[in-house]
Amino acid sequence: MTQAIVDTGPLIIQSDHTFMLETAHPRYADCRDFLASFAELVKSPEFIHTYRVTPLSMWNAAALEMSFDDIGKGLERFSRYTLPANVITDMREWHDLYGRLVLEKVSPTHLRLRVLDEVLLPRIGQIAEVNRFFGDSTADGWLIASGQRGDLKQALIKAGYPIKDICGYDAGAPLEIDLRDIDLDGQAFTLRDYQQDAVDAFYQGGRSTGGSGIIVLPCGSGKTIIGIGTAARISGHTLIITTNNVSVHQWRDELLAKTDLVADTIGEYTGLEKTVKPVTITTYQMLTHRRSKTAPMRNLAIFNHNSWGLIIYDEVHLLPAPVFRATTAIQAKRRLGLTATLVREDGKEDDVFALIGPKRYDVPWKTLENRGFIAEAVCTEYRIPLPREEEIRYARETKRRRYRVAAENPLKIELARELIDLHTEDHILVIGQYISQLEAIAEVLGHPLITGKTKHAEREKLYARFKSGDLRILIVSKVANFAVDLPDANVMIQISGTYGSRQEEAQRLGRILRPHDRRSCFYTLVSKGTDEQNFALNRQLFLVEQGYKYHIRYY
DNA sequence: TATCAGGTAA
DNA sequence: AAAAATACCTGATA
Repeated sequence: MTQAIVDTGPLIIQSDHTFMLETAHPRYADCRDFLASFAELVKSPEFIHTYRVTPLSMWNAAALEMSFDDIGKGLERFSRYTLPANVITDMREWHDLYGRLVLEKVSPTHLRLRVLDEVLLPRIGQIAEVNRFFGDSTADGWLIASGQRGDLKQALIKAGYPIKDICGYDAGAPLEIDLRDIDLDGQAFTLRDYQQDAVDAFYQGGRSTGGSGIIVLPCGSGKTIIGIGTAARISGHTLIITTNNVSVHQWRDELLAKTDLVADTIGEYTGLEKTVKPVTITTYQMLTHRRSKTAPMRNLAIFNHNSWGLIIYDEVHLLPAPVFRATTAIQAKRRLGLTATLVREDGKEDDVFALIGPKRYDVPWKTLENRGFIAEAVCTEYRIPLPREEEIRYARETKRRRYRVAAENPLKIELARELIDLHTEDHILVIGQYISQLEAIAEVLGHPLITGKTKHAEREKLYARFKSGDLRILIVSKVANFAVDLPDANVMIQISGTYGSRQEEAQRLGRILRPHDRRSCFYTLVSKGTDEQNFALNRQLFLVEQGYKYHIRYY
């Protein structure tokens, strides 16, 4: 089939639902921002970026009330050729599917699944994994026992059908929470406009479906504040689940600083202290902990311990499987997921969609950068040749072990030294994946190293010196991925990372994005022509999607 | 009572 | 597919 050239737009739409975007095109940036709202970047070599639309990406767009007309018009505007009819048809079908299946409440014990499409109705009725939840038939659907709300949604999404859930939520036990105008440090405090918008978008949602879903915002843009704002808006008992104990304390401190809650209403439920209060903060590990492989996870009972009006899932992309399972049973509670990147390398995005909810709000990183809320950053990928000896080892190793050989390229130490010398005034973090490699770097370059083994007292000492400027260079292991108390830096040198993790790359860049007067620099060091280079490409996808450009240099 | 090492889990 | 980090619990030490 030949296609007529319509104009010289930057986008080529292919019939397999992938899009190719020409990066040198003058309208590249506009088109990239347009695609970000409903497509996923899958490849980003220098000149042509490849995107993919999936049912899930279209449902998230539909849940954000993005109309298909706008998407279709945008595609026409950017497309080089006439649009392939099958792609547009599929996209429209996926988009329109969201909202065709509606779950509503009919009584305290029963819900009704309505299928607003005569063709779809019998098809849904025939899916065995789904129809086992069906009770009596109604004119356009079935009755469902209230307790099956989560299981049904999860089963349907696995079968390829998203439900729009308008059953509403338990109010939960009330608790007056008011935001302070002046925080505990005496600083004026109000929500920034986008934070307020996020709270509103979550609370109201699209018409009647609000009250559960995900808010996607970069690190450092105030996700905790949005959580607190939401808790204040709902003013009910609140359970907050986060990743580690330091983060538990940070949530508590922020709640005390920014709301009128007193210490006595806030409880921590961790290994150190187990109190359940109207506002309770706990960790994923606490919830999933068990004494032995076969013992039950007793702490999951906390979901029903209080009459929660809101449950906040911090860093929702890390939510473990058992917490998903527990979440199916509490679909009547308001649920807020917070994350910087919706992507999970384990592919459980559909469970997040079904059980926590669709995306309710996001802001592109570059928008926040332009408005000065996060720092400007220049990203550079250095490609370094493998020395002869390592080259041979690399060639000999099995596929799975050669990554490490490439990652531990000894020349990286030399380049790191040169980069450090380049930044005489900056606060620099050198981050890597392998302890032995980091120990070698610390030894050769003579800077302190923090790993998981470093005692907390020692860490805090080093953090304090780094913060005061007494110490300018710190070498860190994966501890820095989630160390909430790590002070701000403006230069990061990434020696190695966890394979292709987009999440990790975003998290690490986020480390140097606190606003400051000088520009931030992010360097990522990879061995040229190895698997590491391919993994690096995958790591960068999310940030490229967000408008970051990686400059390539050769060493 | 507090702290630390060692084992286990995911 | 493998390495590292974390947090839980228990029991010993001071």
